[in-house]
Amino acid sequence: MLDKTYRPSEVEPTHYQAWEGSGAFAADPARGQPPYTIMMPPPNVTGSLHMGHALTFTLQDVLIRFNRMNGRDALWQPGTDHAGIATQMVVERQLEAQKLSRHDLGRQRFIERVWEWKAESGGTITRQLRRLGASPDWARERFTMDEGLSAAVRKVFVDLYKQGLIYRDKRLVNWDPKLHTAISDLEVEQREVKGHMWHFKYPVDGVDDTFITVATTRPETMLGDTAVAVHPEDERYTHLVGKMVRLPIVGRLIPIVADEYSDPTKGTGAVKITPAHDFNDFEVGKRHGLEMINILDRDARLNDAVPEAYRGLDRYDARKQVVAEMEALGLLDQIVNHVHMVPYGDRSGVVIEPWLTDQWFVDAVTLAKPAIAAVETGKTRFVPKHWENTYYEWMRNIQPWCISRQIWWGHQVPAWYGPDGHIFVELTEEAAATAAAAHYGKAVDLTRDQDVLDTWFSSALWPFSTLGWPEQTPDLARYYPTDVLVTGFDIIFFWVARMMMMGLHFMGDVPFRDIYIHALVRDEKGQKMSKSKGNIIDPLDIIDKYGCDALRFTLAAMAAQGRDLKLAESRVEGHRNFATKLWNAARFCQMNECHPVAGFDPGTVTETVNRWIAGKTAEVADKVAQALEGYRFDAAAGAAYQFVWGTFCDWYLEFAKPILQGADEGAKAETRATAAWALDMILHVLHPFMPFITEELWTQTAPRDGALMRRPWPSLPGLHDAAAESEMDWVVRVVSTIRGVRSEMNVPPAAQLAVLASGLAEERVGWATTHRDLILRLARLAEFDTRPDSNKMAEVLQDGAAQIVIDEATLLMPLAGIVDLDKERARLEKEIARVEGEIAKVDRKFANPDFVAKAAPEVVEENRERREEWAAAKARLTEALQRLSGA
RNA sequence: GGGCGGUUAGCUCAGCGGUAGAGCAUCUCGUUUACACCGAGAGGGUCGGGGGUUCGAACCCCUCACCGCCCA
Repeated sequence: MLDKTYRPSEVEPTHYQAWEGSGAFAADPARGQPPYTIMMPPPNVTGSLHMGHALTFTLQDVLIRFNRMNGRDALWQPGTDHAGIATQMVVERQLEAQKLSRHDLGRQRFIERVWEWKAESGGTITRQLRRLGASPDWARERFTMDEGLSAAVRKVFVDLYKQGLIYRDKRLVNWDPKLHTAISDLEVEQREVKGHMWHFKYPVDGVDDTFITVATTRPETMLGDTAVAVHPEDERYTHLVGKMVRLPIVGRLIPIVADEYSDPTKGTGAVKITPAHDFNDFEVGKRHGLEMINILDRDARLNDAVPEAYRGLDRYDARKQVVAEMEALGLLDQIVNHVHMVPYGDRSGVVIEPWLTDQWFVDAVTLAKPAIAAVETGKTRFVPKHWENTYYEWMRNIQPWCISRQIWWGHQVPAWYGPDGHIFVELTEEAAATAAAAHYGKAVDLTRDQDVLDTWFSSALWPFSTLGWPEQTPDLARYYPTDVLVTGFDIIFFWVARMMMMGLHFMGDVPFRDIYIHALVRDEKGQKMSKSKGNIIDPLDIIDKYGCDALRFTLAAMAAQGRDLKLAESRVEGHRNFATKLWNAARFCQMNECHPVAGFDPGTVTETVNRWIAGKTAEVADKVAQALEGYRFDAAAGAAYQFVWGTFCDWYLEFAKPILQGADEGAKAETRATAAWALDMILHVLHPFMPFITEELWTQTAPRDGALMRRPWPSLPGLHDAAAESEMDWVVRVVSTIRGVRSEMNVPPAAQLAVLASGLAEERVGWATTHRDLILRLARLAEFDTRPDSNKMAEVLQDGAAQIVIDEATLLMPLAGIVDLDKERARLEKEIARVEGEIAKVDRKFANPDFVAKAAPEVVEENRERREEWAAAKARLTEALQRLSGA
């Protein structure tokens, strides 16, 4: 016998271990089913499970489990990425605690330390994923620093280099002065900061008492100015263009140039140009052939290119000193408060400097073209579709991708330098040596490039590197392209776009057919969860408290397309209650000996209730499947919830009670078998969302051949039964209406009334007879007389009764001693008013001649029928009211 | 400044051209042997404002307002 309540924590680990241990998660190409593949976005190896993970992995697991049941060879490829900067920072912090830096260890020893860290702590997130019930093919787990994946990285780098799509260049990059590395545009966060705009007067050379005033938010950069720019059509300055300015403090002569970058409507219309420290100025500098003076070192301290008094100063100290000196010189015009955007490193949190260095770049412009076309032509489809705009926007304005990082943990760039700096890019050191020997005509010493590659460079290869590429493996042929990528919009740029570029370039096909973009999980007030706000809901706490299935079901039910999830704990609680409800329904079945019958065919049942539930069960299985195929997780979960609670528990099991407790052994046996079958089907349908409780009930309710998770998805054609449906709908309507009136008239729940039904259509007299027991039970009646004689009716009416109109019939509910005549009159009047409102609504349509002329005939017909029904109801209610007044 | 999304019951959200819905919360009633993590019932909405298209608009179009996100 099942326990009284479901206790998730006692069964979750057991089932998970059984599934994993039995190989139930593994893809199985040998079974010959069509593949269904999802590449798990590899979480950071430093990561731990947060609510965003819980959402994305729940949705992926729902899809994987559903498709696995639905006859596909499901491959969910798991793994983690090496998170270059983040991981290096973690290990450096550990070293710091021992008063060591990575430089004390040296590169090789440090990398060994990182691997040691990974062995100890790198499995956190994958352990947590197991608690979520995720069912990826763990045996295939990959790590971006694995040998195989590293080989893929080297191959891609070398090929792209030889194709001219990777190159080394001296350009301005985003320099992180704390981490001492370049980072990509995407790793820079623009933050709004309250700062100042300083207006400096630069004296025009050779013209006494003439100044040109420039405004800057970064005074210290003036030490690297090499021009002043004005707009070519700005008449205030045309006479000055071509003249020189004597740069204060420095004393350098710099030109005034005309360039459209300068906006005449902003500030003074003249801007200082510091090509080595500003992305826009860099472009201006290139257009005018300006000198690029780098004034900062790797720590963002001023270097030897500035006057001696400034050398070695931190950038902010230098700022103060520049402002003070300009003021002393009388060249500080004004200071204006100013709100502007300042770039911060997303990992280090310090202000990023545009800095001129040699770095490796990917020609993203070229690689983006086929990736744009693939979405335009529908080879890859965004769901919801509007996300393709975000993708296009970025792809069409894409910049060269800086892929080199000045850190140690990552894939070291496979480039070697000869004695004269000549670059040899090869798969191995030996190949580079060979190439160098051929180039120089003799063996030479080579030094390897010290940089490593951006982590996203390796993640971009994930859809094919994990399948064995560059080897042409059978897995690669079978599982690429994958079916769907499920991810959040925040990494469309970081990852999705780059996988598209790399997949198309190296595999000649898109990496995935669909890209399902889900929303963000927020707290119940709609705020982003963050440590600093302290509003984080930890999915593991929720799992402990309510069970994994409740969390999963909640996330799926709330995953409506295009809207963020505001997660309130009460929602999880509600779905925990749903799990308990299911549990108790199963318990009821068990107590009533509803055991699955071998070879049971729901198409052969004869009892109306059983034909009805068989049809409804088939319907919900289809509904859920269809919703999932359209990525409508909310609709799928909603349909299942509604069916299980609102149909199976609330009505079918109640309908079954009189039969199960009755004397008709044939009906009883059939109902037991049907109930057990319907419950089994429910377990199937719910399994992708609630894998644990369904598996537990599957094992506890009958001896089974194998795990529920490997069962086929229910395909139940031909069970829909319209006749049974209208019959049971009528019963529901009768019961609900009587209950409503009882409650409204304050009839004590214990009172068993004898209801008289007059005017019933012949067919419905039959229905009432068939379902007599359950109408009596559910409406709490002593009698439901379908052929009352008129004397009795008059008598009942005389003693006081409520009159209830249901379709063509009027029910008399005797309320002698209970009924309050005024109250019953008021009830009927209210009912009449409601019906009149409905009639008026339909009449308004018919009052418009165009409605009949132009609306679809079936709509007109439907309205006509509706009007007739309401009118008939009104007539019966009016009669009832007259009877009451006559009494 | 550009783009995208949102605005429906007290709260969280479905519905996206033809009779306004769910869950939670609220109120009333309930010791009916599956379930109080429950059951029965009830109240609660001029679907952000304005305009248009249409026989018909919560739904399509335009516009405005406010909120959120992304990119400059």
